[in-house]
Amino acid sequence: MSRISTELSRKASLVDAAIAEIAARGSLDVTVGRIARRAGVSSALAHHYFGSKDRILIAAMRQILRQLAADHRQALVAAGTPRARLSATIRASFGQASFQREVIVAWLAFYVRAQGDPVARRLLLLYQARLRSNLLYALRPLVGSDAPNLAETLAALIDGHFVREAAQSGPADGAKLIASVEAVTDLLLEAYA
Amino acid sequence: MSRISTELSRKASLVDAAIAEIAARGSLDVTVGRIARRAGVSSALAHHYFGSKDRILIAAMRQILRQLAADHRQALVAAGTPRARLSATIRASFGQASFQREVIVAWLAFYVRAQGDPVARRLLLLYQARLRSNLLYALRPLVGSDAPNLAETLAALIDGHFVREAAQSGPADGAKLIASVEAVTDLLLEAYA
DNA sequence: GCGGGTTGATTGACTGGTCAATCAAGTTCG
DNA sequence: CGAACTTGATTGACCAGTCAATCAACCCGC
Repeated sequence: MSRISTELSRKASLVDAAIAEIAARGSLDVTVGRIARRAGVSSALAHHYFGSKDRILIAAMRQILRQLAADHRQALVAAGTPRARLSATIRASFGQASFQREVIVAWLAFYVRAQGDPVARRLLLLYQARLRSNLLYALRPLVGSDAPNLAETLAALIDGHFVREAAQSGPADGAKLIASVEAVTDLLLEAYA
Repeated sequence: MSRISTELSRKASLVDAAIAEIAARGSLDVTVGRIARRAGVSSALAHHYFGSKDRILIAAMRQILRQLAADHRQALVAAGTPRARLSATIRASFGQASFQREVIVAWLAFYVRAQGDPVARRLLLLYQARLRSNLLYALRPLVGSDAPNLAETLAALIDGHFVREAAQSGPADGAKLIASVEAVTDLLLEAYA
């Protein structure tokens, strides 16, 4: 194995292990030792690569948000009309890649961490700003000056379904939620158009 | 001071201190020592009364949910019509007593804890069931068989605004959110009636 | 092509600190 | 007095982070 890729692949598997461990434990209360063991390395190596536990956790958060962003981007490329952009954003939020228990639980845990960790807060606000921006861009041509209020409502609806899913026991059923949010969106557009 | 009431008042002030400490720290990662110090007693006393740290935290969660339930009950007594019941539920969710940073942050932290703690999960599901039941009871006369779907949507909207508030920096502005949710409710009712 | 030196990868053992929980002793009040 | 109350001190467990040492791959001058 080439030297250069060693560090990157080790870091990647440690981040994956961190996300898995967070999901398994249901909170950010995980130890470096457990993350490292899950990744098949020693805890010392995790420190060697990341410097501190916090950096591992932040890297995990970045990874999750990057995944969410990629999903959104991919869904948006095929959307021609503003209404289609709305659908794409909704579909991406509850899509298979993002809307799985592992990600939802970790996301929720980071929400709590953002209370006291400036870096986590910044990342979280970035996610919110991106979601809001996507919604606004699609809503503006449809409802004009009502766009900000509608964007706030849709964002809350999406986040609310997300967080409620975290409390359910069964597997996540994104399709049903997509249909529900789409229906509400249609009603809101009809009323504000 | 009477001996009998000593235990109750000590317990109450420890629970209050726990909630305050959770809010100050932004997570459930608090120590018995800090809770006890905030309440003006030794950590040993906290253990004496509650037996374990977990019991203190669960008591704090119960206290918060009890507060939420009391707010809802109080708002509902004056509601004569189904639509008024909906308004009461919305108003109670974002009312001053429930919708303050301290409670929101603690509530979010408990959401995470419910992932791994069966007792916390049970309490959280109780809250969700109560909210859902309130909404259903008010919606059934208004929209009939669409009530479950609408209840799910409104619950997600409420929880979503809650959780998004936790990420904001400024003080919580419940009035604006009440107006927003009320407007959406009117639209949904009009469409499904 | 090869041997010695350099560099990164990896580990086990250790440290310093924190914290929940316990205990035994002291205090207060009926 | 004696029972409930309260505390400081202690214990045992856990964990993040450090360190010295080993190991494997690559480089380079000969």
